[in-house]
Amino acid sequence: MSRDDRRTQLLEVALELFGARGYHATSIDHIIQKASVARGTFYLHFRSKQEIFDRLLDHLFERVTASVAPIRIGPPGAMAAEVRANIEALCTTLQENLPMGRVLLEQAVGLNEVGREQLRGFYGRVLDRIDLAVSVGQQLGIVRPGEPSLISLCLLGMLKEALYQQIIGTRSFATELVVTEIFACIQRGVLVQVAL
Amino acid sequence: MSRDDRRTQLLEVALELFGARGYHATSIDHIIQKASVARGTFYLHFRSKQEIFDRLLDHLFERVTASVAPIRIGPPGAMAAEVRANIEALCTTLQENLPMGRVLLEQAVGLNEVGREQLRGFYGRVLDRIDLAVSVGQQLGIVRPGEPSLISLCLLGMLKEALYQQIIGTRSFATELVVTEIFACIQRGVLVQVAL
Amino acid sequence: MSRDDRRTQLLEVALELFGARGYHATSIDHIIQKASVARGTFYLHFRSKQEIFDRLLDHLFERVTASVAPIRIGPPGAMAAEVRANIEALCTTLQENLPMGRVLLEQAVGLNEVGREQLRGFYGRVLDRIDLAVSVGQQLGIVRPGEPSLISLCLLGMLKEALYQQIIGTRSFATELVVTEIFACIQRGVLVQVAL
Amino acid sequence: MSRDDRRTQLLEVALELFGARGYHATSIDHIIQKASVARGTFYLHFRSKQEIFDRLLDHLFERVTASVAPIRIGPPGAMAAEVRANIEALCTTLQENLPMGRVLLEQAVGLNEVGREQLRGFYGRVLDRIDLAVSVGQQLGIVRPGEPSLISLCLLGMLKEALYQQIIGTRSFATELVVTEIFACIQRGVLVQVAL
DNA sequence: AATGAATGAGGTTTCATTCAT
DNA sequence: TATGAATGAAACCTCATTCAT
Repeated sequence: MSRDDRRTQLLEVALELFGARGYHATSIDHIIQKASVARGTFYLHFRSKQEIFDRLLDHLFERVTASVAPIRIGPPGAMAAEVRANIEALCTTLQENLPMGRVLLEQAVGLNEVGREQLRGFYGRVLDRIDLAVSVGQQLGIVRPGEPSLISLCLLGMLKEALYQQIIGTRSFATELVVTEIFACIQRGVLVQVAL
Repeated sequence: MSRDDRRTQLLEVALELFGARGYHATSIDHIIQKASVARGTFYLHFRSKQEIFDRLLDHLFERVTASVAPIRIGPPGAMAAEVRANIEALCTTLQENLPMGRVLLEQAVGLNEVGREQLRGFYGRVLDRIDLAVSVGQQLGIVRPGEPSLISLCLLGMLKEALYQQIIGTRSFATELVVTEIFACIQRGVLVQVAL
Repeated sequence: MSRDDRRTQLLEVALELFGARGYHATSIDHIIQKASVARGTFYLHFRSKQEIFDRLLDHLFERVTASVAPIRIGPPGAMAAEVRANIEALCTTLQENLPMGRVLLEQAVGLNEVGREQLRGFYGRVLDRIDLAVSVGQQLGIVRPGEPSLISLCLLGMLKEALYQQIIGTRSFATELVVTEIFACIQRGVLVQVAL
Repeated sequence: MSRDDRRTQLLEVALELFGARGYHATSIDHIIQKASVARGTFYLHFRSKQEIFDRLLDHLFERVTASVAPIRIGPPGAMAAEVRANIEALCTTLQENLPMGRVLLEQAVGLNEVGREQLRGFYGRVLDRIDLAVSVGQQLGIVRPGEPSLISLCLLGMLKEALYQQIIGTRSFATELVVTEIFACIQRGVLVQVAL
């Protein structure tokens, strides 16, 4: 087995285990047994348990990032459709790969040693990207006025929460419905438009 | 020291430590040293590390729950104001007590053994409550139509994300501003109201 | 068993094992098995294997230092006798406690991580002390002229080598004879006094 | 690269590493990386880590042995000069090749598994040789009476200690001075010649 | 109600050596 | 002659929990 194949195999095994049992409850022993390799082989590819988790996050971040496309400037309707498409892509990606969702939305949170910096960095970049989209949207008159960073936060929050609750099993809905409702919140908010 | 005082002291110490270092990185040793108590004493009050974390979550959940008031039926403007007041209360509560925020929004996530059931239960109740408010709001014509559970999710998500990002330090804003923007998202969403 | 007793017991066991098998060939496992304690108990008293070795050296250094008495100023004959007494004391101490000799003269040498600094410090102090004695001796006209540090080195060297060779078993002599010969070298050197 | 060249290269690399880091702290990995050789290649030339150290000691022993010349019988002054020349040669050899000094005087000591037998053998041979010289010297009336083995020990001890302390850095002197003082100790001992 | 010495399962990591290519 | 992925025994250390005092 080539070096790269083995490394990939270990990452896959780790994803499944971290997703199913969590970071701390997964031991190197679990990983190597599931991968049917010797203890030393693991350390041939990763310096530590922390490192394989790090590299796994890198990998998952890339996949998530790749699943969304930048919004291209065009008529408002088309742009809204692209936003909606991105939401749908994210939901689909994470729901089709449950371990990935669990690791990103559950396991990577609350890890002081490993994930904190990574997550901060990841969300920092994600938010920057949404920020930019929001700002541009405001200039184009598509997005309502307001502090772009906080609007981004709200967008991200709705999405993450919907996915998270599905993952931990509190609520469960068809992806189509989830996307529709999130998009409705984005378009119209929650309250009926009355004069307050 | 009375039994209750000691117990309370241990819970306080645990809150600080779990908030600062996280669940796994906090050991019984840390707790008893910070509380200046012998090892055995800890186990007179809590059966295990898991249990003190459980009891701590119970406690924090109560405090959070207590900080929000049920929306009373009345004129739309008044109800919206009450919603806003609740959002503000939550933001203030969690930001004034950082360890509490960290434990609830960061440390309690990702704990398969301990927290998952608890969290599921907590969010289940929270969402039920919001659900109900949303449904009632829809009947009163205050909340726009749509699946109440998913609307609740979006509301919860915006709030949690705003608090979470503040806690992990990605973004930082004045509470007032955060509340205003979240409320704006609730009222009007993100996009400008144009015919799509 | 009291804390101190246990600690002392562990140090004694460690001395025997380090003396018999050497530092690297002795594992924590050996120590705890010989002491009939659990793994955790060891770490209750010493942070690491390195530390118990460190503390052991401290201890042995003290015992060695205690076995020699400072030379008191007096008539040359009396002072020479005191020198001889010190040599005898050292030989006796180390030969009666073979593990101690082995640890100090064999195991502590060649340990980069642990013993290097300790040994340097120990021999530094020993040499300083001999240096002083030599210098004073020179002023009193008892010791022949010459660089005191190097004379000290020669004295120390003769002693250490004699003990070391006995320990590794190359040569074996009665203590009395060893002391006599070393003292003879100190008094008269090796060559017959002829004009060169 | 020819078999012999590779072998020599590995021995050279090993000398540097063992000298700098010590036997245990040097891993096969260090050696092969420094030699830019694959893991398997190492084992084509040496059966084990122990063996390369063994062969290295053989090699160094030879070089040290080669640096001293047997004392030829002649007038006392000439013989003393030859003794002095040997001391100087040894000091020079070991000080010009620090790794060699470290391995022989530091790393080879305290190794139960590998070096003890080797060292015992080496010092046995060295002492036998000095023994002989001392005995002959006594018959010729050049060396003072006394147990030859112990006199040899003292001679060896002075020399080793002087070199060892230089190596571990406790003391540092010019070679010339070291040789002079050691020789002075050999000629006249340490104490002034008074009737005791 | 309090103490703190003792436990030992469980985890991570290292590294000399092998062997198929 | 050379390679380097794979091995796995063996070492170190941690920490939640127990229990006699």
